[in-house]
Amino acid sequence: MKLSLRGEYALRALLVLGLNYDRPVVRIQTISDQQNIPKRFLEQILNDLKSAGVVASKRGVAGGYRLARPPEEITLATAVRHLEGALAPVGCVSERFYEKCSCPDEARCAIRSVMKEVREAVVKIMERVTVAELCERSRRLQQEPVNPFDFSI
Amino acid sequence: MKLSLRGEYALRALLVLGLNYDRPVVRIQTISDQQNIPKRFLEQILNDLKSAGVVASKRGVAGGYRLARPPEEITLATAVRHLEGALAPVGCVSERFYEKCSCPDEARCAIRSVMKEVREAVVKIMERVTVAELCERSRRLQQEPVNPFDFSI
DNA sequence: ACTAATCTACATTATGTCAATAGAGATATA
DNA sequence: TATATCTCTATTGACATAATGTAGATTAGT
Repeated sequence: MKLSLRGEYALRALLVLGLNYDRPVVRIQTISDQQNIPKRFLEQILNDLKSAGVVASKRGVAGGYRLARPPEEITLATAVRHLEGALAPVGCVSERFYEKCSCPDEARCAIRSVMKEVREAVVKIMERVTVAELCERSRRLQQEPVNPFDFSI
Repeated sequence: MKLSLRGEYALRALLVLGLNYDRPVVRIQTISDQQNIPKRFLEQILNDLKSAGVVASKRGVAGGYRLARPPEEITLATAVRHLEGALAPVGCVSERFYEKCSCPDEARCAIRSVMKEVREAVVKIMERVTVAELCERSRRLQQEPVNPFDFSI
């Protein structure tokens, strides 16, 4: 049920790009330093995000990456789906990455009906939260003191 | 964000054992046939579930597996956690399988706050749904005609 | 035009997990 | 005692993940 490091790095990179949306570009090195992400690995990930139309790049000396669209228009679901595929816990309940199940009767499968609920719950959050929202949360968290009992929801 | 086949097979096996809770045991071969699960692989999975205290086994000629506890007391969360580990999408929001993140400030991480929500949503479902509930759903789905537009939630 | 900083592209590797298979062994019923 | 079943350890092949290596292309500033 886990997101890969690849996916996590992507989200962290998008957050940095979102926070610097006013600048022309941000260097890979800068993101790598800020977020403790291996630079060469990050290159690949940003390249993926570029082919997904989420970020754009500028080459050369003053080069780097920026968001290809306004932060409000980029959802976490979009990014993760491009990098990892399905958000659904099993292929047989995925809308975009459907895979047939080996179970005897998919249409009447009780497990599938539960997994559909899980999928809906995850998608609901991931499609609602945009990079802009991520930036807002980040700014808010920077200002507030850290709750010693952590910030439970 | 996916459940492994291992986890999926486990849930399907638990459903069969739940539906046959009145019988002394169910043979591996029977579960394997009904659910199209490779028998030798299923052995391992059931053995895992046994060491988790979820199922019990009886050896010998009339041997097989049965639920170790009433179906009402076995949640999907329990089973999946024993087989796969965390339900959380990233280690830094997992309660039982916490792993430190490489991000600069975990306590003020915006991504983490979103992932906490995702975790809560998944856990809420997986901890509420028991094997008994799975059986009820299964019986209900067997009776109802299949909706040609599928059964969306 | 030169240079240095940057992105781009393709190849390679190390590691680990997943899914399954193999084979010998233990146990209990008839 | 025979046989059907579970038990246990080991091994395998395929695949994905997480990088690392090397060379090349582009651009800004000089």
